[in-house]
Amino acid sequence: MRVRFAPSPTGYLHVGGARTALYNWLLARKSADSVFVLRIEDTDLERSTDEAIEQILDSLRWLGLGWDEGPLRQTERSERYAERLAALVASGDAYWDVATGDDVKKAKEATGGAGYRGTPVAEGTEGAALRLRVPDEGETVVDDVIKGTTRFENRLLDDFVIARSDGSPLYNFAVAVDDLEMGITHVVRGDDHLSNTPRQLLVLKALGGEPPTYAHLPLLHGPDGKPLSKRHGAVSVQEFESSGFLPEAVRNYLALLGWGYDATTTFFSTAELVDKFSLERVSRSPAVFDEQKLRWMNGQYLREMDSAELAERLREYLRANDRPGADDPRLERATLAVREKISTLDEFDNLVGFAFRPLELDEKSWNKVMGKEGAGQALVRAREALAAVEPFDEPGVERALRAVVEGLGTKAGAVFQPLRVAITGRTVSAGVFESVVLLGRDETLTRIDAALERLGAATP
RNA sequence: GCCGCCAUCGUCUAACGGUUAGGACGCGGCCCUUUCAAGGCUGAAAUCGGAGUUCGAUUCUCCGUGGCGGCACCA
Repeated sequence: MRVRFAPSPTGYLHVGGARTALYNWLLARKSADSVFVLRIEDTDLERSTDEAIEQILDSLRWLGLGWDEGPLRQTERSERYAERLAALVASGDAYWDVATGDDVKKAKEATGGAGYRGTPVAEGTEGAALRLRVPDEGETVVDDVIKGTTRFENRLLDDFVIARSDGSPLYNFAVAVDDLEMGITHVVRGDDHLSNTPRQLLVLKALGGEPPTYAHLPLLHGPDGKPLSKRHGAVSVQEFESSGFLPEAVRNYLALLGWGYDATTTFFSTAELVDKFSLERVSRSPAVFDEQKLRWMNGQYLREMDSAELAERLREYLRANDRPGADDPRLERATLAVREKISTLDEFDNLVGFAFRPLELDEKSWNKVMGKEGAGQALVRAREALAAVEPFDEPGVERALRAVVEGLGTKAGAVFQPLRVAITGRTVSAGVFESVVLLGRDETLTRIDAALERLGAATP
């Protein structure tokens, strides 16, 4: 089995493309002798820069979807196309024609929608493009694993252009040639190509090649029901990465967008996906990308992970995104403090970032908590307790602080919230005991003192 | 305009022609609770419409409606 994935070199792999890549990859990984081929559709020279291609490759690598062959660029194969083009002219399957798009449109209007048939002119005629001769009778049948059989009447199909006046090949011709010459057996791609397929089939037939197995995936839509696209809400793989999603969670989520194994299974390891995935079970209708569900699933993966490994992932993530804490010896402790709370690696910083950088006081949080009756006294007592507690670990700190609460006869929050704001600067953070221990005794006392000072100045 | 694809809770999906139409996210309620989460229990929520086939239709057929795609010397 030879499976190919053919991204456009836009420098941007979005969710839809990522899912298509994943399905291709899963299919290719099912048997040991299968080959996953990467073919770049870069006939459009404007955007197919090396940099744009490299970004696509990076996204595939991050997703863990390695390829066996390629990336092959269309632009590198011009002599192959020229040869095939010449063969089609020689056999009479293609001919030069001077008609423009407008001419074709007019001709179709005149015939009531029948396919355009051109008039051959000599090669080299000014403005002549090469068209494929489509049979007048019969039909071109697309057999699709997902969509079933679709029939296209040949008489309604235009003799379409396969090469420009300058001899450069067009997409529908180039893919067909590549699929044939690369021995591709499975083409899994977006639904939007279904109407192109008869054209590729016609080229293949003229070339004397056997068609591959086709599978056309329904497109992914946004929350508004419109197809996802670069300019319309599509999240890129790079954004998944920088937002702190795990590739394995993204793979699991993407696999489920348009495919289901049974009535209840939601979590699939990648090995299970490879084993259980099949094109036959892919849904025929479009799916809507739901980031909330991805977040939920990512959180599940995070919590499932061994804490040493999670710490390692966090370290890499913090480094890559210039967040403090990556090289701090307290990283593992901080990981333990957040692992039940975060759903993306990105959220680590919100909950424990305070321990790795100077205090940043959020005024709103301060006003909300420190204005309350007894906040100052609670802080004074907490300070005394924390200055004396031994050992300075979570159980010890908890005992000491709960004793303060009891001594004051208040609710736990009346002590914990002022303390939280004093040491983290905000009302939202990891648990207070964990936060205190993470900060360390000295820094905790220093920050409480600073808060008390500020409080004193505010309340004469 | 022509050709084509698609249609189950808000969303992702499950259901050899026979199920109280199942699960998950999200949402509501309750519990837990030092904030935020997480977790536990629990509730509401769907077969686009109309014909036909059949003892019986979410499932098969046709029509309609709606959504989407293609109809480039783009990919």
